[in-house]
Amino acid sequence: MAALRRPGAGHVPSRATLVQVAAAAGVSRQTVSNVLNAPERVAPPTRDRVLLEISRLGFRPNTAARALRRRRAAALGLQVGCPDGTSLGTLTEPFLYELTVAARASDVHVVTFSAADVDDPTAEYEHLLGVRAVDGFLLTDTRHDDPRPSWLRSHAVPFASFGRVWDEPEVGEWVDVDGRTGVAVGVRHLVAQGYESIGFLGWPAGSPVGDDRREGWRSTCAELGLVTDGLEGTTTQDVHEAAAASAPLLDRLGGGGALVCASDTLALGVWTALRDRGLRPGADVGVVGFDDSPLAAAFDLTSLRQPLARIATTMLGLLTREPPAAGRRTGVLLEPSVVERSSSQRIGPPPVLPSTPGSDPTPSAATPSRPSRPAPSAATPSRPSRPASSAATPSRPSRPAMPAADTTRLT
Amino acid sequence: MAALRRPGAGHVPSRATLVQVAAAAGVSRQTVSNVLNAPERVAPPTRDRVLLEISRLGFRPNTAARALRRRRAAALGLQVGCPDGTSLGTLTEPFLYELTVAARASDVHVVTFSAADVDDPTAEYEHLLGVRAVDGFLLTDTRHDDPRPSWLRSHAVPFASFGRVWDEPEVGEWVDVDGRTGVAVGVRHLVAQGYESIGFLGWPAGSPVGDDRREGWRSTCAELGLVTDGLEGTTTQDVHEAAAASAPLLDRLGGGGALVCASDTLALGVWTALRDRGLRPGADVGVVGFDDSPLAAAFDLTSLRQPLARIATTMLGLLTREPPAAGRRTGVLLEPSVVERSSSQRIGPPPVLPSTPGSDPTPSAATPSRPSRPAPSAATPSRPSRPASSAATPSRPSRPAMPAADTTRLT
DNA sequence: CCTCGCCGTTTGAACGTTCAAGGCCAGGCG
DNA sequence: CGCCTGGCCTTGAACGTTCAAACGGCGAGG
Repeated sequence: MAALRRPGAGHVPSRATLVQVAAAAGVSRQTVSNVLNAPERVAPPTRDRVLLEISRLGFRPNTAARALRRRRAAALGLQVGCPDGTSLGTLTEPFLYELTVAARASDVHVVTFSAADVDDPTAEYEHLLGVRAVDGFLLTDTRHDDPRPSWLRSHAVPFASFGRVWDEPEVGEWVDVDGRTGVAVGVRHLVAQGYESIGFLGWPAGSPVGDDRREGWRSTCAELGLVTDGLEGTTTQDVHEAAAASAPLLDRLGGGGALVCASDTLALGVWTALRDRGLRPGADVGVVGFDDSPLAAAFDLTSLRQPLARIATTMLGLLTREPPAAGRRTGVLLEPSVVERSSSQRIGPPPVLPSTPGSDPTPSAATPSRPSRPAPSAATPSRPSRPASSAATPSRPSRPAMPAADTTRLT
Repeated sequence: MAALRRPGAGHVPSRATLVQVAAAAGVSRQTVSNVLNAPERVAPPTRDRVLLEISRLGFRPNTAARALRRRRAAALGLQVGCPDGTSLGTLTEPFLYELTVAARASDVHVVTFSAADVDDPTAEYEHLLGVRAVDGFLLTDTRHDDPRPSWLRSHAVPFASFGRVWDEPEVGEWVDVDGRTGVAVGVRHLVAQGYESIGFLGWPAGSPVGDDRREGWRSTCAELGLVTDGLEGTTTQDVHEAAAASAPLLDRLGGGGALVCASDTLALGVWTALRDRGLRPGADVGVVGFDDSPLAAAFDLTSLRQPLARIATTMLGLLTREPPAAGRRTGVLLEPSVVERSSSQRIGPPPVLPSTPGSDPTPSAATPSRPSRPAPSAATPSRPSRPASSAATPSRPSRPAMPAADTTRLT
């Protein structure tokens, strides 16, 4: 294996070391170190002198030296999966972005890796720990009987999970979205928009995520006095299957009805089914997806947004703070919010209901799109399938990229 | 900023250091080091003895110590972008996977990061280099007037780019797909399937990627004696816009025609336009996309697959081998291959043409799905919107997840 | 017989930082 | 006056590896 080329010498910052800064400032190594790591221990005049030299010399602490001495890599591992084709409405890309932002704030690096050996899902975890390349892990896609959480726990390795650790949900450090509340929000949103009956398209019973979301629909309908009988459909995470499964529901709902779906992929299936019938999503039948994946935006589907930025910062918080002494903390549940798009806009004035606080007066489709991060202009766009020069690609007019408050429209 | 928690002591491997292994094997430090880094220098009996102790003690070289002494982090930076909603048919997720696989083989880690400051796109690059956390970078989404390649070059920082370095394509280390050849392959595929006239839906002139792909269509049609007049459409990277832009093309093509698109997103636009007209993609009008993104698989769209695995390994090869002494090498162009799905299957026996080598006898849709990596069973699936328990989610019957040779069906 | 060169191995030092301990000085208190 | 305390700073050592140079032994060549 050829050695990785080294960067050319001298051009990049960090030519100076602690010792050189110390000499320039007329203090010892350790004082410079303290200025960076424990400034309160250094007298202000000294501190200022050192800081001046640090910036003058362009000093940057060496990651490797620091990791060696501190016995801490300041890095977290994140497994990226082999995309198996079902990764359509997936959030991994935006979530990864939020993780890097949160990691930066915690002075931690994110190291991505993939499973080297299919039969031994923890092998690569062990490898990264063995060579001390990471201090812990960020988990996603936790499943029932997932071997990773128990393996990590038994080896006393810190981790935080996006998604409940299903086998022991009461223990461990996880963050997840409240699917039940999320769907409840979606149902109330649709009712507020004037849809008369609300159905649900989800996955077969038995999956904790799916059952949770379905329950949100059922209980909210019960609270609002809406019928649920015959308005529930079940399908797999596939656009075509979802379209087929939605047919009987659409027959029963008729115009003025709406469907909440367990995912954006399913909602897209409903969308295609509606188009095949010559019906307009929104105007004729309401559709609400779940996740607010890029898919939802592309098809103008109202969706329940996962608060990815908060999820990411919470996960890093779990890893950077000392764990509670005894009685380990349980996981954290965050609430999704509705992202309104045209698929939940009935034409004509919707009846004013108490559930929606002062809504946006934009006529056809109001889109509170991602409010959190810096402007998208410097973003890394889709790469190959994108005209390089048309930087100012005019967005579809119906989706003005306007900011909006990240309000969770709850109940 | 709270310190990152350290993993619990003693449970994870790598309890042993070089010195301990050396003592156990009765040799010196350096000999153990040589066994790992220059085995040919060590006498076979000694080598075996050392290797035995290494495995017996579970020794793993410490990444930080190695990086400090070697003055090389053995890590590469990869920027992940702020998803701006247009990242629909994007390849970043599968590409990232392939990168991690290739990086593992090169004993390099991939560190992901995002732009901290919108106005200074190279700031985070400088930071990572300054603290010596990476040795170089993997670039994607290179644009015209991209400040990164020139900045990196001027600082003598190694990098490899997925996508041409447009400002100086003759210089530098990039890997890209040959859009022109790719589209040519797509056109020939459609002709072989029996479609009589072939149109093209692309982006406005001026983008190098788009112009390249359009030229592939135009030149191939010329070679095959097909008309192109009036069969070319132009639109932005948006499903709805693409659907609208395809309308006049579909009018002119009629049944038995086909469209090659500059991206899967555009192909999806055509797909929706066809459905709105009550036409069947494939049976009535052929559609071929570009990229073979998850989108294409989900909608059963034939697409031109980017050879992501080869792209990734090539990029790492560019970074791990010593650069050529003088007259720097130019970039590397790789050829896409057709992934056949139902959107290019005419009903009825297609005329047997010489261009398609022995094709798959599967009736409705043959999908040589990702052949490269380990089976998808251990993959990290879509996370939130996926029933956790239905691990064996039955794939749509028309897309059996069967392996197939990665044959590039060229010409 | 001595020297040279080579092979396999060892030794000293260094990479750049932080831990742990210690030193110095001023001020407060007995 | 002497002792103790606390604030500020320095010193020695260590983290675990690899570089660079030196070492001893052995066979070949002069």
